[in-house]
Amino acid sequence: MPTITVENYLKQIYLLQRGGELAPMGGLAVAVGVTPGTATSMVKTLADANLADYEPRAGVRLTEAGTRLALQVLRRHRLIELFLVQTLGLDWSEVHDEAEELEHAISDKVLEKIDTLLGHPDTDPHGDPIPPPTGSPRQEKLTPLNDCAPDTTAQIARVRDQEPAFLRFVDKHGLTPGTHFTVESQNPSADAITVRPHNREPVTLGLAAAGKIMVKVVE
Amino acid sequence: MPTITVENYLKQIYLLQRGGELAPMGGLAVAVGVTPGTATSMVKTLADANLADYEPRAGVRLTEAGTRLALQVLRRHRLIELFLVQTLGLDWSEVHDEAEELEHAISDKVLEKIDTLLGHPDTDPHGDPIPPPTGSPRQEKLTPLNDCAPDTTAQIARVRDQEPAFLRFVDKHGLTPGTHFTVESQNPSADAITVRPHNREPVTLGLAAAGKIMVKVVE
DNA sequence: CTCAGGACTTGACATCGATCAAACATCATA
DNA sequence: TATGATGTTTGATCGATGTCAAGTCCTGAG
Repeated sequence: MPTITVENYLKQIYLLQRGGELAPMGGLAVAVGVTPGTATSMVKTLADANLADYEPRAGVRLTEAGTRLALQVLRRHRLIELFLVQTLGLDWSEVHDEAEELEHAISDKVLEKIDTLLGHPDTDPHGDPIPPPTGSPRQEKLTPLNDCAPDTTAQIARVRDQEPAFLRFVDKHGLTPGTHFTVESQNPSADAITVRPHNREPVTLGLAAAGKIMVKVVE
Repeated sequence: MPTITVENYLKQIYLLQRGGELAPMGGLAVAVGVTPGTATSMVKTLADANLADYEPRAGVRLTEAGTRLALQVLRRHRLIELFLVQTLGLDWSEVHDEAEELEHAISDKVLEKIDTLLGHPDTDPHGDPIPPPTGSPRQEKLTPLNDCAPDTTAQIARVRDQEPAFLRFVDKHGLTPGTHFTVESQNPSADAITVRPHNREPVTLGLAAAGKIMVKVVE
């Protein structure tokens, strides 16, 4: 059984690896909230335990075993988030931090009860895919909102930020996962995009913020 | 914020103090599962933090502050147990160990949501009182089942053992908290007592086992 | 009243996960 | 190509929690 610290490293490495092959050490240190030196020595420990491959001055990559553990942690995290929102009625802006703690304490037995209670969902409140008990989560091809041309109609799929303030903003303007909307205008010079969620007032947001929102374009 | 280890020590000292003034060091070491030396040094640490008063070779007693923390831990533990049974449908024989982990990970916010969801209950599935958010739990005067004379009619109030095997036995014979029953016979020489839960077959159990079941005598 | 054995304490030390400061490597660019 | 910004590694060290073994205290049997 990995320690809480190890679980956190594995999870963060997994998330940093998305896209790139190697997770950079610097990013990892920031992600787990430790100094670079700590990250280096911990990653060496992970490598000794065959959970990761470490390439000095290049980065770190999870092994098969490490990936499996990371996905289990992610599954716990995301199921807990959904549970907190759906069953206990917490606000989606605050569940991330709660889940961060609970994901290390919950047993498989309880987790599967929750999974059943929720009807085996496949995404959490932020639209992030919930990995299945074994194997990898399915990957959908999503488009960042800032890449959407005017008049595009699409559906919000995923909000990639856990900042409570941002999440509250998103919620307030109805841009939560599942919402359909149309792009009213897109202006790179102004660094802004305006979208109109169906049945809502239009919202304008900066392209940086829009980049954190992933959408599924409606054909 | 006390560490998980400290929370466990406080909780165990609180439970050991019940009845006696001082919790014995030996019992504490066994309860938290460490060697006596570890318990001694940890208790000194607690004393330094003003959470306990330590009397060498006599025992340890919680201070006001220590008691407050211990009750919070107990409240978390017992609410979680009830939640696991009522909401997630786990068996009461297995929730103790689960709660043992979760009690250190759950936030006040989530806990109060659970409390509300459960309708502010005042006992857990084992009949143990759930301490209120602040202050002490009410103490009811209960009688151990082995002290009940034949023909006594009473109600099971509390089962003071967390052993899954014992709890399953109790459950199987319908001796769960809330059940009314009548004592059919009591035989100290045979070290046995036979009780008949209403609407159930009679059960015979040893006096030691009966001593772990607390009942409220019906006037 | 004594003293042996069990209970408890002490002190030396191990391990884990973290820190910090300083040495070091890499790379883009002036 | 030299240089500085940036990122990485090393090594000393810390605090929390634990072990173990030796020493001390207390109690009850003789």
